[in-house]
Amino acid sequence: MDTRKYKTKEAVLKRAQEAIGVPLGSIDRTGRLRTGKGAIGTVLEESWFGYSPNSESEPDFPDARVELKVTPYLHTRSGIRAKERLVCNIINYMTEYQKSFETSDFWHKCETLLIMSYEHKPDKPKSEFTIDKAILFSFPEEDLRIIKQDWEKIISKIRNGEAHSITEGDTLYLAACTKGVNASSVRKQPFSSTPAKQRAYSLKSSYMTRILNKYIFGAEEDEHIITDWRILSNNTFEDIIIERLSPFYGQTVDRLAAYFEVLGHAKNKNELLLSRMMGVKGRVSQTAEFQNANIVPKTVRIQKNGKIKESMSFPTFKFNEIINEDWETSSLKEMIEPTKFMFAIFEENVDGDYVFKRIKFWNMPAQDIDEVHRVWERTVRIIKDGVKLSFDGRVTRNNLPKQSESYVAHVRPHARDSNDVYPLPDGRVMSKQCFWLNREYIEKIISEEYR
DNA sequence: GCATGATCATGC
DNA sequence: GCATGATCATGC
Repeated sequence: MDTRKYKTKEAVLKRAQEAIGVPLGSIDRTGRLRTGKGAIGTVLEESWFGYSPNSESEPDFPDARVELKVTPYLHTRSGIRAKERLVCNIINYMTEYQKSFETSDFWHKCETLLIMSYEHKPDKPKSEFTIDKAILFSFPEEDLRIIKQDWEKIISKIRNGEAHSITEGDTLYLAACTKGVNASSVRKQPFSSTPAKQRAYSLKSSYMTRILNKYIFGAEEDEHIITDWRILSNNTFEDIIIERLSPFYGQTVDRLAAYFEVLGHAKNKNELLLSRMMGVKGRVSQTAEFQNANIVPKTVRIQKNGKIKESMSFPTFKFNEIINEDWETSSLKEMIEPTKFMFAIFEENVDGDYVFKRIKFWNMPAQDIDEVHRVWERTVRIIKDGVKLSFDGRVTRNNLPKQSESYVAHVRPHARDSNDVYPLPDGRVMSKQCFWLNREYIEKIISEEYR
C-alpha cells in the first residue's frame, strides 16, 4: 500500500474521517506510539494510511496534492487553543530564495492541508487519544495575503545574507521556527559565511488556534481590523496600522479621551484609546489579526527626562517547573520569540501631559534572544544549585541575575507581597519571581531610528 | 484568588 | 539616580 492509493482530495478526506473516534492504541500496528516526538503523526501515516513517513518535498499524497498534518489542541478555560505551532518543511536557504511564493517549497507542499486534530490531555496515555476532527484546509485569501508577505520577509533575510538573524517574531502567521536536534543544528546560507540555524516553515500556534476555532470547531470569528483584505496587496499589515494611527500622533491623552469620549481613569484607558483610533469596536488585542499573529500591544510612557520609569515584566515562573525545562521549548522562549510587540509610545510634554507620539512594531532580534537564553540558563543553574537568600531585617535578597548582569533581561520578584511565594526545589520558599526586560533596553528599542 | 501592569521605599 | 525588592490597583 502506498499513498498513490488516494487519487483525490475527497478520497483522502474520507479515509481520514473514518479515523474519528478510534483510539490511537488500536490504530497503531508498529508500536510507534511509544516513541517520542511526532509519534502520533507517524502512526496515522503508517498504520492508518499505510505509507512510510517521508521527508521529501512532495506532499504526503502527491496525486491528491494533500499534506497530512496531525495536530494537538487543548481545552482551556478560555476555549480551544492549539498546543503548538504546526511545523512544515525545512527551509533550504540555498535554493528557496530563487523562487517565488507560488513556486516555493512551502507552497508546493502545503497548499492544501489535511488537518487531523486531537485533544491533548496530559494525564491520559497516548493510546487513548482519538482524532476528533479531520478537514481539508486551504488558506483563505485574506490570510494568504499576510502569509505571502511573511514568506517574502523570510526570503529577503536570506537574500540579504541574514538567515542567521531570522526569528519567528519577524513574521505574522507563517514563521520560520528552529528545527533540529538542538540549537547547534546549522546549515549554510547563500549570501553570508555565517552558518544559520536550521529552520522550518511553520504556522504560528496563535494562527493555528484561529484555524482550530474558526475552521474546525466553527466558532464565531473575532473582529477584523482590516475589513477589505485587498489593501494588503500594496501595503504591509504594519504599514496599514501605522497609517491609521498617524493622524493622531501629537495629541495629548486628554484630548484623545475627550474626542473619543473615553471617560475615567481606567487602567486600560490607553488600550481603549488605541482601539478607538484604529476604528475597532472591541479591544485591539482581541482582534483577529492581533490574535492570529500574536501581536501584543504595550503602552510605553517616556518621562520629560527621556527615561522610561519601569522595566517590562513577563508572567511569574514556578521554580520547580523551570528547572525541568529545555530552553528550546521553555515557556520564556515561547513567550518571546514568536511574539511581536506593538509599542504605543506616549511622551510627557513640558506641561506634564502625555502625548501620543507614535507606534512601533518590534520583535526581539535573534542576537538578543541568545542573550535572554544566557540569563535563563544562569537562572536555572542558580535555582538548581540552591538560591542564596539573605534577610537584612527588611527585605530578602537573592542571587538571581540582576539588571547589571545583562543588557537585555533580569530576574526580579513579582508578587502580591513578601508572603506570596513559590516552593524552591530544596523545600524552602521564595517570593514569586519573573523575567523582566531591562528598562534601559526598552529605552534603546524605542529610541532606535524608526521607519 | 490570582495575574498583570503600575508604582513605591530604601539604601547604595 | 537607580537597582532591587515590595506592594498596590484593577479586572477577570
